[in-house]
Amino acid sequence: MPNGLSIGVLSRRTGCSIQTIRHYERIGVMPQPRRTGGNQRRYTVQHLGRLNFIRHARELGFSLEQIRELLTLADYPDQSCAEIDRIARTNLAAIESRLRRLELLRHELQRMAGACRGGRVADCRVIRVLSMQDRCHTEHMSFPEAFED
Amino acid sequence: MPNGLSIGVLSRRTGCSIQTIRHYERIGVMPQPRRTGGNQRRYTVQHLGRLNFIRHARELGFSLEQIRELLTLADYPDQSCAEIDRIARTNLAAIESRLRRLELLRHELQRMAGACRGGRVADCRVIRVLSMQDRCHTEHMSFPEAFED
DNA sequence: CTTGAACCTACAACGACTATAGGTTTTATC
DNA sequence: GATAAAACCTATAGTCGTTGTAGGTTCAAG
Repeated sequence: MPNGLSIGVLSRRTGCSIQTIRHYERIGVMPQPRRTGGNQRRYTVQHLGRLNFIRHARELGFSLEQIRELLTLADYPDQSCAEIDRIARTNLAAIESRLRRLELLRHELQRMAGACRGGRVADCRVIRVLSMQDRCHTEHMSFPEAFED
Repeated sequence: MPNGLSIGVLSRRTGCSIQTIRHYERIGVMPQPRRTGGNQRRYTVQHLGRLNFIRHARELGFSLEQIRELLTLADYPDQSCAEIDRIARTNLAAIESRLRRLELLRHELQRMAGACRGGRVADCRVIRVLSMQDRCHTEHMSFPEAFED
């Protein structure tokens, strides 16, 4: 490709949808590529690398705001990477908290799903569990930010 | 409360924010309560029960659309609860898939965060991992719907 | 009867996309 | 070189489940 990569090729190479790529450009995490005479985007391998970075970071649970930070930090290779480490650790902590919560949810759902065996709705354990008025059976996992992500 | 529960009381009793309660009413998962002469909402214990049901279901990972289904089904107590069981099982499967993915993410992040120890950005393991051009290190967990939730 | 907390509506914003409408450009084939 | 289809363009709205704001009204205590 002597003229650069089209947005469709970039999409296929990275697994990001075309809309998402344009979205990243609009919000400024992807730099604007050059354009053909007919206004179509043509990317370089640098763009490909950047988009892969963003995609990996997204898959690892980083927010676009954090990715913006990481990209800024990555542009100054002689600085200390303590800040980068901090961002990574913040994510790790968030993911560990999500994991713990999901394990509790799984436990509840396993109990629920296992107990409902073709009876009538009136006897349905799923409905009963969900109908509990108090907050105690989920108290041990009553996290105001449940599923905030 | 002979006159019923105010929205603030309902909020404190369920852990749902006031805006969220009004939101649920707007989208039709919570029934409209009666109003005082001055147009303020006054709830009954039935409302409290319903909101607790919704809150529990949300915490267990059900979407509001699924909750709408569950509430409809729960209104017909003589039906078979097979459908309810199906919804619960669908959720369990989704949560188990999320759990597996998160465990892989944690592993990557642990490796990343553990390897970055106050060096320079140029040597930072976090940046290096995220900069990888190929897709192989996340291939084993390349789920198009990662973090769709 | 006054004060202040709690309430009301309507609407905009969030994050990270996804989808649509309606038009233009590129590329492959004849 | 003409044509057709695939790929591209912009702009805007919608998704989900909230959260936040502005600007006003009502309730309950002292």
